[in-house]
Amino acid sequence: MTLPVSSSPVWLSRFPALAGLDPSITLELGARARTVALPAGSRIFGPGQAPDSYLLLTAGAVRVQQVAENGREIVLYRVSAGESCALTTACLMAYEDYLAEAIAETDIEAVTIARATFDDLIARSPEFRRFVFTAFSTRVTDLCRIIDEVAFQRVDCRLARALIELSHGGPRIEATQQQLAAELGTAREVISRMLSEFQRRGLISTTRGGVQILDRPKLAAIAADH
Amino acid sequence: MTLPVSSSPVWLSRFPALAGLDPSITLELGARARTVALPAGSRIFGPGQAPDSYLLLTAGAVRVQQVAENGREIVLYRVSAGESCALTTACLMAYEDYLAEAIAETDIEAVTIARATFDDLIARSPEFRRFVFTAFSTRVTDLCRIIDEVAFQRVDCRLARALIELSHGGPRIEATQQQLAAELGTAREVISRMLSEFQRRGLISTTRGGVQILDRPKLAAIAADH
DNA sequence: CCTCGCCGGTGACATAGTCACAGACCGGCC
DNA sequence: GGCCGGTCTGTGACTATGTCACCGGCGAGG
Repeated sequence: MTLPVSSSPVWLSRFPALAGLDPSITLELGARARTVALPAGSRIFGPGQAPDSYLLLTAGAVRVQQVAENGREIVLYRVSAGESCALTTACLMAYEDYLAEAIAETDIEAVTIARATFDDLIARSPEFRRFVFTAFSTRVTDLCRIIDEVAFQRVDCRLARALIELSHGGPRIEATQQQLAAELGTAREVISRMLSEFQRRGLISTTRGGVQILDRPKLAAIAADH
Repeated sequence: MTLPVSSSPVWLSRFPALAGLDPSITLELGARARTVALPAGSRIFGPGQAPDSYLLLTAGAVRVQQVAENGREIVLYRVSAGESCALTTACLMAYEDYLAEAIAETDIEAVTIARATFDDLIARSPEFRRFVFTAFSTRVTDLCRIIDEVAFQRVDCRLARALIELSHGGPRIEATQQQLAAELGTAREVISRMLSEFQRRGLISTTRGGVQILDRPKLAAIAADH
């Protein structure tokens, strides 16, 4: 009672979008892919640290952010288990001086696919192509949304949205004001004042290193305000 | 004395990056590609106007910009002859509600490649893959630079940079203050005041619908100031 | 218990965006 | 020429956001 030698690698089940792959492709993936594990806080890539392979995240979450010369930061998007770093990978492969960096927000596990294998999969598998291009356009859409927010939207709305987003449905956010500022690409002092104002209105309460949501509906109303 | 039937299409010479294509690929391109011409000002695609094919620009220039709900605009990047709209095309194919739009800045000529042909070319030609992925990463890098500028840089530096960029080396820019504001994603009044200040310092002179550069070195210094 | 860093609060000021409005300029038209 | 409507530009007053300087509180590790 043995499993067939050519069974799909276990990690492939984490990627529903890759479910329809041809057996010969899954075989190649099983043979060529390597799994890696990194602890929370690891810098996966960034300026001066270009990746040499394509990454598929099987567990954990990665934050991709941009750092300005003056030290201010802004979060571009997050990669969760079942998604790929397609965008950043491609850009970093092409441009050494790219400003973005990817940080593991939790302990993570990922599958790496060498550049040549990636190219071969793109050539051979329509499903893999679709997966990669979909990942690309999702990320690009995210970037365009960031541009819209930074250029045209009020910081209080964006903060309310970020609080709701980061709370994951729970009542509490674990993040310093500095981290919230980096989330929005603004300054810590601005966050400090806005959290005070939200608190004065009874929407939240603040503690060192955290925010408690008290009135989610009103906060959501501000978030939706534009 | 006849040319071979399978000769490369003439337009292909506009794309140096596609010079090394396999003859069977250039043959397919010649057979499947269709050329289109559009006058300056045409909207090539945008919200509610999704493209159904991949575009290669053979002549002219296209501006890709994003429009906010409140009517403010920001230019994301420009596509010149010899480049492709890869990014916007991909995103628009995937997302109907995408906010960006592409406008012909001059009369343009382009080659269109149907989605199925595009997919086939990606599968068959390593050079075509490289071309497409390079175009993607160039655009993504552009978007990230926009985010950096909007979130972290002073408007006067950005305006100085835009003036130098839009002057194409000449002394004069033909653009209303409204257009300059759209270039940077800011408000017209801001541009008005900054141009006044530049003028007061003798860097430029302004006329209705245009700006004359008087002291390019000093303007460049402001542009580089960060 | 003390010190060093990080964290958060705040006043004063600089920069940028919004709103309302007015005058200048331009082309078409009589 | 002179009128007219639309566009372009300038500006004052105000709001929103970012910067700088500084302070006190907190907490981990000597």
